Amino acid sequence: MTMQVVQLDALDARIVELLEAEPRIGVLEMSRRLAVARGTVQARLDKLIARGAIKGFGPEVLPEAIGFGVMSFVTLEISQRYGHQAVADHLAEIPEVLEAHTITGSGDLLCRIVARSNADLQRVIDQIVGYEGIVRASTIIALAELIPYRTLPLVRAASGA
Amino acid sequence: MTMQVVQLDALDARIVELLEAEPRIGVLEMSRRLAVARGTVQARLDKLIARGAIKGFGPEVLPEAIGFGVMSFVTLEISQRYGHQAVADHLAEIPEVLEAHTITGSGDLLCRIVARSNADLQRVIDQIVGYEGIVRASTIIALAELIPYRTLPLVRAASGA
DNA sequence: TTTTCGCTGGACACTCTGCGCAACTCGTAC
DNA sequence: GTACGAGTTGCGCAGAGTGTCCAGCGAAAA
Repeated sequence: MTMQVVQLDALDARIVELLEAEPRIGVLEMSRRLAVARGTVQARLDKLIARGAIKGFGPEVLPEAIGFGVMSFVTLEISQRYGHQAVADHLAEIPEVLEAHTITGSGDLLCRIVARSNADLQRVIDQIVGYEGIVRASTIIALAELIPYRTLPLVRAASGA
Repeated sequence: MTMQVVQLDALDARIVELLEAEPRIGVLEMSRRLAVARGTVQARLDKLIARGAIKGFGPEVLPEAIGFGVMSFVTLEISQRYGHQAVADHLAEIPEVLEAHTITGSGDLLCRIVARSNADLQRVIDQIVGYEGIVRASTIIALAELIPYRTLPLVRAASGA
């Protein structure tokens, strides 16, 4: 079930760009900056959201700012007898697990985990491997964030800019 | 330089939760739902943003919705003669590199990369390893997203809920 | 040529925001 | 006990933005 792909043009990209830079900006101000009619910006934005290119405008919570200063990537190997879904359900109950993917290669799952400290990370990992469906965990700690998560360059590239 | 930690309470968590669920909701409506004064919600929100717990309300772009359906994690090993920063600068110029971290363990860098297809991923990786500061790359392709990126459970946990 | 589609510019009523204010409650320091 | 500061409340105001119409217009498709 491949997701429908939205082809963006330059205006779409500039809208996203503006919103990324100044999220509280509002449709009217955007239309002024981009020198197009308000209705146009509104229509484009509605289209982007309707097609799923933009998911929403939720608050971006920074884990390190609320006490979770340690970030790590953990590769999990799971027992064949347990399905991926069962393990996912287990992981979903642990708040420190921010995301999880099934992957190719030596491991089975890759997940992003935060913790309050290195010692706290041990606690979280113990909680993860405490589940019998998980055979072993391999932990990689992120030391520094060289490139914080971003999508702007991608949007520009996709719009042909 | 440890970031200042913000201690959240239950009201903070409920505000974040509401915003996450309905981003376009507005302060007034939030105050109604939470049965507190508008000024209170406004003050809390300002505080959360000022202290850095919430970064902003930028649009969340879904790479797969704009044509980048392949997601991967690439571990890079870099030459000692080149600094991390030089490599980061190189990576930053590639739009498909969504984030990058320095890490512990066998590799030096871990980055998240998207591409339009598996063949396209090859192109991106070639572009990455084309830089002489990078010795080798090890690619892991994400097959399925078991847990999409989330921070809500973390916020609840941090607020003592 | 005619139709369709997207953009424009304008209008309307409605709602929200930013801001300030006086009053109240609470924990703490004196 | 009393005073203080911080946080919350409820209120009001002016300004601005939003959602939603509409008619006109040009370009591209039929």
